[in-house]
Amino acid sequence: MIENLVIVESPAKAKTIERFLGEEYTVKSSFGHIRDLAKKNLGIDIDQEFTPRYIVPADKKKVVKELKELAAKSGTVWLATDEDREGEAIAWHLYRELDLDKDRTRRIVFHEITRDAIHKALENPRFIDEDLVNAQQARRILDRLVGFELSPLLWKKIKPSLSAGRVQSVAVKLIVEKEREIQEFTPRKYFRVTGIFAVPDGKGGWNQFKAELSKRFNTAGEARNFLENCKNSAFTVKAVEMKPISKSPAPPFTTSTLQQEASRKLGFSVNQTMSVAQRLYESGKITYMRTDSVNLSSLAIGTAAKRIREIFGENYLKSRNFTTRSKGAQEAHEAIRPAYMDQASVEGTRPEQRLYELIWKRTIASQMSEAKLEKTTVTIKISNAPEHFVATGEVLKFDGFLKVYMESSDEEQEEETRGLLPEMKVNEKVTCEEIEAAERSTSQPPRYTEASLVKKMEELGIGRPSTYAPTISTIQQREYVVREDRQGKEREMARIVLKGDSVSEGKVQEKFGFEKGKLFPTDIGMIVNDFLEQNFTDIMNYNFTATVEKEFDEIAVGKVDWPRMIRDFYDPFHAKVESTTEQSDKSKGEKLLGKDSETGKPVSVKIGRYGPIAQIGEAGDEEKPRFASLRKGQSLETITLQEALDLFRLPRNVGTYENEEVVVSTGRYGPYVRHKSKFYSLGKEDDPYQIGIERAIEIIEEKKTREKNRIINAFPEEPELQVLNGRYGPYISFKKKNYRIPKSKNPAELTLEECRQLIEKADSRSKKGT
DNA sequence: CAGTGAGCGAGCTTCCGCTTGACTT
Repeated sequence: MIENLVIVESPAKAKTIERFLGEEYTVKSSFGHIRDLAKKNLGIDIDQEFTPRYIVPADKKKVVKELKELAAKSGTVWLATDEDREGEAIAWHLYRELDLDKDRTRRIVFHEITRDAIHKALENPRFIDEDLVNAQQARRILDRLVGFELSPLLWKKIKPSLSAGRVQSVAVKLIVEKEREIQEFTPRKYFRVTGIFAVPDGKGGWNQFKAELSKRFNTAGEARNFLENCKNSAFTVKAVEMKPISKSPAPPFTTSTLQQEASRKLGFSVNQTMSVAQRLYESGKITYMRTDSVNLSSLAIGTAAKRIREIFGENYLKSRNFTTRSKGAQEAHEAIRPAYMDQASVEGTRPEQRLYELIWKRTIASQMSEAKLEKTTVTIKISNAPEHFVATGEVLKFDGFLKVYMESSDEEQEEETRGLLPEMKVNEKVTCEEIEAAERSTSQPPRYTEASLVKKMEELGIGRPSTYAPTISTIQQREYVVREDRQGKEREMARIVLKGDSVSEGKVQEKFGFEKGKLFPTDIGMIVNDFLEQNFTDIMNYNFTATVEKEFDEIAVGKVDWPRMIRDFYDPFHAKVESTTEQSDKSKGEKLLGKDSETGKPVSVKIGRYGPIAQIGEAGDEEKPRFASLRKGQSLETITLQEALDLFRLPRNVGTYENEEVVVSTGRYGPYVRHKSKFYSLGKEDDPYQIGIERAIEIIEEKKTREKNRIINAFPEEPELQVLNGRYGPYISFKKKNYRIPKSKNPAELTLEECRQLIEKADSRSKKGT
């Protein structure tokens, strides 16, 4: 017999709460949702008012069985899941699935995991809010209908195994639209003029400072004219303006801002951030990491204040509580913060330590005073020109929170950090040492990184803290989007300089366009996007989620009947799915590029069975059409006729070696050399269109030596067992399976008996696991 | 691992949100 059974969602949370409660309480966790819609036949009876058919998924059977047994012998069951739509639904599913008795069941909620909050919650129980549950059911059913009707449509019209959904399809759309914006972008060149000036320092020397011209010039001619005018000009201070500025700290972390800052400051992927945070959470070092709240418990604010006083003094303290402004926030938890504010660092792996420190600094900084700066702006008049120079200086008067934490930004900083300006008075003469007009180019819009995509999705209210990372994985798994680096290119920029009495012109090499870890749409991504946009405009609208969320809110307060809402959505949606199934053609992104000058046949590109291909000729022709796969980095949208024709220059016969032909071509796994019916992959730096016989032979010979070194040891009495050298070091290969060799053993000296023992040990281990 | 892209058909794929392991290379 158990007096009280408390059920929460997370086992780590259960452990913490158990510590706060007496022996008469048993705390268990449900591990999230315990039931879901069946996968067969949508899991919804469309004709019966959309009645959902819920089942317990295989991996949840065990938890449900255990909880059910415990509940049966408990006096009171406390459903303490999160206070949001999903949490309410979990409580309701538990109530139903565990066959709980209404009189012995209580629903409680708390936003922070402190002894006080939990006891207060226990004193104020309520019952399950059916309206809120209905809002969740409507959300779940709508997502299922959209996903399970659109995806099969894509299988028919584009390619099997594709997927579409309220969240993922819009995430892909953001990336596709950004790419097209970049394609249409034409850079504009301009000249930015900066000058180096000086004023006497009063001790016989000079104080230098930099200033920028108020105007930018469009052409080299205008810039040159301006510099010529400056030659005999006098420069005087026209105005000196001083303005105090204060900067406030950013709020503590939510899932989204943690992902962004960990990406910018630590170079973590969104997935990496979440798994490191998960480990910190499980070991009790931070609060829950999937949250949209910037709220801190009063306990946390109190201990942070104490800590700030101790380290920095009273001056640096300013306690604040932040309010959340992001769309659709449900605020079931606190912000992400250290569990113990007085611990500035923790033990653990290097990534764990770094992420923890980031969280500690951000949280502490959020409770510190503003930074005070003084900004000085000096305007300099030019006697022979109507424009003027502007110099700005910033002096930090009080560092405040900057002592601990400085938020990063996605935009690249062009300005060098501005320092102090020398003292100047109005009408004072300044000496011009040098003026430079440097050619610049407007830059294209930046592509999304994983983290900046999450930021955008949060702004649009699309997705939840628990789904940002999985969604980004999904759209990459479906190959709608790839994460890639792009090498920078070089360009020549003009530079015109006035120094002394002479104006000189030169060129400067400049690197641009380097991108790391950016998201690019694939051809399939664009085709699927265009297909959905054309036929399901409303679902693809950035406001779709926001609009349905409003309706879910109405359901949650009992103003709207959920089957009614779903019916209003479903009928026109389903009709559109049906009509699109019948009417629209297969969408393969086919595009005619022009004619092949040799044969006069049409050259086109499209998505083939194995990816994007170029094609010469047509299917009905007497002669079968010729096909060639597009290369990495090429896309249906941007490939030119010439680039497409070049693809047909492969395979190339580059010469002979050991009396056999050497052929270079490209296949399913990239470019290769073929010799004596064996294949040799080309290196990254080799161009299959350029490569000659010498390099081809080199590649062949390199691989042969590697092969020779591959076999470390073999046993005549057991031909299926070999000790080999692989990509990850030496290993044992036996019956197509690979086995590790412990570091303590020398692979070359392993006996057959030792190998057999290692294999047996590994096999018995893996059996135990399954 | 590697030159594919005809056409048919069986059987499979798929959503979003809540949560942790269990897998190895």
